Amino acid sequence: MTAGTGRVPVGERLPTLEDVARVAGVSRATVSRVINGIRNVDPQLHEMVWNAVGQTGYVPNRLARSLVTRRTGTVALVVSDSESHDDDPFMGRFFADPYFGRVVGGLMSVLRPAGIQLALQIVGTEEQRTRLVGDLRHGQADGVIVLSLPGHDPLPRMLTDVGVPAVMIGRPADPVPINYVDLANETGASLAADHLVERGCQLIAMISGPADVPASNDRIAGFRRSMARHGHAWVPLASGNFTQESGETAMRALLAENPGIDGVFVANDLMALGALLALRDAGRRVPDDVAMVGFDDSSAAVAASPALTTVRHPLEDMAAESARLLLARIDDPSMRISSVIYEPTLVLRQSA
Amino acid sequence: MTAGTGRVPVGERLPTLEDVARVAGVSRATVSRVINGIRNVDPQLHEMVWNAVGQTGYVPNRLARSLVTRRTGTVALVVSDSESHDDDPFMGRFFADPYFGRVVGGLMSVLRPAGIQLALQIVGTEEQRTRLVGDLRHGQADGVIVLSLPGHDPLPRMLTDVGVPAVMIGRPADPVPINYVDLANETGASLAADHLVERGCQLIAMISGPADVPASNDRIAGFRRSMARHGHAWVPLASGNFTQESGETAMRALLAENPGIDGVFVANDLMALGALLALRDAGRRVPDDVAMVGFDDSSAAVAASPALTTVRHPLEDMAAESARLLLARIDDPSMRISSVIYEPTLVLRQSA
DNA sequence: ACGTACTTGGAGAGCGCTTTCCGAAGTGTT
DNA sequence: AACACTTCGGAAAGCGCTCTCCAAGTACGT
Repeated sequence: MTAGTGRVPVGERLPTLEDVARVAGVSRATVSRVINGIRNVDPQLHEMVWNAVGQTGYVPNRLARSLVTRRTGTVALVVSDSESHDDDPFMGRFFADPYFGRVVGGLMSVLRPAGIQLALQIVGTEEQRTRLVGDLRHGQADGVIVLSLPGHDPLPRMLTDVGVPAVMIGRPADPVPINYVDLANETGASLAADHLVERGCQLIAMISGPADVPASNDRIAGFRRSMARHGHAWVPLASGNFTQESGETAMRALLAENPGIDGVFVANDLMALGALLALRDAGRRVPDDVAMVGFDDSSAAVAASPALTTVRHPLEDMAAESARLLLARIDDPSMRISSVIYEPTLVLRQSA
Repeated sequence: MTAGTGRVPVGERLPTLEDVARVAGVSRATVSRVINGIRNVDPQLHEMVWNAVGQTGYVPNRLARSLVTRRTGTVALVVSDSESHDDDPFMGRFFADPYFGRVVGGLMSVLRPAGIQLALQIVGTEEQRTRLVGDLRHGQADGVIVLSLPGHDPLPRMLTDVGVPAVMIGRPADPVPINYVDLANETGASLAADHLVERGCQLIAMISGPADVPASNDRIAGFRRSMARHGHAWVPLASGNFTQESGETAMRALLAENPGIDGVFVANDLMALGALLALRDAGRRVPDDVAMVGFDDSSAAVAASPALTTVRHPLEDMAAESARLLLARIDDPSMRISSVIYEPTLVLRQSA
């Protein structure tokens, strides 16, 4: 007769605390205490309650619990993309890039043992951002990990303004009092510069990422500084957008302007792959004619031929650390804002 | 004075429905109606309510809402890994593989416009599985997308038993009445076989994935069948585990046993990358000496040199479709169980 | 014996929201 | 003008859980 509100066609009403209490012959409160392992419960009752739980097949309702405890056991991973919109193909590219997976893997390595789940959120429009912040204030998630994307994103600021525990992976483009984990990008670029110079390269160019990404700028700055220190006052530069194609294009442009190039630092491995293609097309052998150093030490670096000498970016470790930082922050909201900077290392392979 | 229950240090109490009602001078119920766009509300009141919402900065509390509506606006993506355990490095590899990202990207392309968020769950142990199912029955998520991993996973069965809307990506290893989206793996393998034969290859081998993955078995079966049809009764076979290294090893083994190999079908691009390396080491040119066809058309295929001729696996589309299927299922739980099989296509590049 | 201090379990008040149930007002019909 | 019928807004009952009170029970000191 009942029309059936029906999200579960089979499943009758699920047992509640109340049911368990009835079976065990105690009050709801007592069951709650037992379930949550609060002491001050007579061992005998304790056992009766657990028996009743077994009998009824009781599982606590997380939602109801969260409503009152203000804890959800969830952390949000927000990919904030202030520039593009809902159906921008950019997001597709983003997910296909190993970057995303490595971050998730690193986060999960910490979150999973802690029994915390990850909720993925992508925000593009202003409205989505406002809404996300609203939801977070309500404790939809206990905290948030923000993945920075190109552009000057207002989200970090919004988050700190309302006091939501947050940690960024990659420092914010604008100064914001937020926790973050980042890589010493300058150092990484220096490593590449030093190696290329030591190898004896005379005309060394760089293929950089987009100008509005802090990490990208840091790599450019670090590289230039180091090159200058080695007496190379000027470095031919072409920029791409971290995709393979853009790397190929950039390399061609570089080659056209400076045919004598014998060394190149590429700001990420994917672009390096493209650059490799362009070099091959131009008849240059790597590393014999042109030495190349990539950045990230992604799986692409090993896959490339020749295998890429590259700056290792310990992304998984960084993601894991950001998760730890967030968890600590959630436990102690008064914790002072901190940042952790990782030092990159150079991984030597065939390309340089 | 109040000790402060304190997850938000700054944020006072957030405005509730009650507050909005007070400001607007109506009852909670009316505000609720307006917010949820239920008709039968006087346009004038309607406006007053929205004004009050603006004034107070009210944002509905999703948790509280979900508790009563039994709808969360969340879909769980569960990566069920019945074989390995919490700290198994396997998961790290899994996330780093583009497979994961492509799936997420495809899912989000549908989920995001629908305003639904994705919660990532990894379950390994029996206990985690039970708990997940319990949470799902309580409506922690409106439905679940299951990513199948190696092994005979009990999860799909558990899910259908309790009537949770679920869709698998990749068909279940054991027959289970569950919705799924899959690829016609046999057809894909046939495509590869046909191409290699037409190209004039005489001794064609295969590098397969692990034996307990349905997709992997299908590829083997499809390849063998097609080869047999072309008169090749026997196909040298070596198996790997979908990683690049395993592909390299497998190729070496194959070469050692059958030095005359002039064609090889590799069950995924990553292994193909490894196989390429092994071939180069052995002094064989691709495609001149040995033609190679990969599988997936992942970014690795384009990155490889020579670029890989490969069977295109429309994973994003499949993931998107699975999301659509799930959403439909959630809206109409009585929907009959269905599966969607995608046809792969061969993408011609340099390697064959 | 009484008072004090501590332990233990129950009652009940919420958490913030939706939704059914009603009564009051508005509309049209004969 | 009286009736049935529809529209609209409010009161209130929960959703399932936690947790603060409070009362009763137990142990101890004087």
